[in-house]
Amino acid sequence: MFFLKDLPTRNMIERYAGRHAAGRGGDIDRTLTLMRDASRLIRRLDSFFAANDFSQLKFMILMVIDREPERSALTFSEIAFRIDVSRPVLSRTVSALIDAGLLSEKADKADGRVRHLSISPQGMTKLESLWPDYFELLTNSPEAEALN
Amino acid sequence: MFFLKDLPTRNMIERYAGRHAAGRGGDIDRTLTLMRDASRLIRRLDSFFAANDFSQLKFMILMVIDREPERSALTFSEIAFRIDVSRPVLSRTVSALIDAGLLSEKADKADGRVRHLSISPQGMTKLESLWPDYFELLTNSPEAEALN
DNA sequence: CCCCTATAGTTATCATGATAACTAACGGAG
DNA sequence: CTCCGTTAGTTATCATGATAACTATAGGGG
Repeated sequence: MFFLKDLPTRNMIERYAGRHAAGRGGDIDRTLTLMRDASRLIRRLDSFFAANDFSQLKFMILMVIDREPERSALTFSEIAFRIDVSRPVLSRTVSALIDAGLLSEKADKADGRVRHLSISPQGMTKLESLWPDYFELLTNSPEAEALN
Repeated sequence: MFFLKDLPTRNMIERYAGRHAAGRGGDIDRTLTLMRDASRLIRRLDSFFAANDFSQLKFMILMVIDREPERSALTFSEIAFRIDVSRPVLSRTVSALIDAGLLSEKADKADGRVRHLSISPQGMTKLESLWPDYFELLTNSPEAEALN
């Protein structure tokens, strides 16, 4: 997301919002500020992942499999339930991770439709290589500080 | 942006972050929550604008011209300075607004490169038709409330 | 006047999100 | 066993963001 560099002023909000949001200028200003600052942090993270030939979605797919305490693999649908993204995008991205050798796939014995997906050793290495900078950005980047 | 439905737990954050962010689990959790909630509100707004055959960027372009107190037109570059979006995207979107009759364009008398852009009457009608629901979403939608 | 750098904006290409419509496999009702 | 609705996942297409490389105009120094 792009965003306005200078947010609408309180005056402007009151003028525009008029009767629709009378007296809520402060709320609106706060909401717009949060959206803008969050957008900037998201963009910063996107650019970090892109610089590492990765993406936030790829990272999250590995993370939701890795974080499952008792499981070494999740099905496509289980991943879809955990990440708020459309299935076609997930499908495309999972395929890319398999092609890149970061995920491995096994067919289900009982149900021919189901894909069981687990993290390959290379995938684990990739995930671990990204954690430190990811947390650094979430805690110490200017974008993260603006948001807090 | 998509996002995790269930954020990483504090425990998990501490486990992953390890020495890189020891003790900052609470900060990370707060940052992730803000990003997720802001993403959802942005998605809600995107879908509102899409349902009205518009987009957040188109809306903001009209808004930055409209909000300029002493001016009826801004140049392409002036708009670019006010909105945090890449120039090619702005160029494409301004052209679409002109094609749709919502912006009008005048050449500069002195500088052949410069485009002066003003809101057409139809553009003003469009802008005004969107304000009420826009503010409603920013103040009263579930997504806005989650963010605050 | 001509060249050179800077400024204004566009074109080409790609990345990553969405929805609609599809294929394939499953599993229960008759 | 076949039909039919459901579930799992994919394909096709589009929207909207980005960067790199481009064209065109301006304007100053020689």
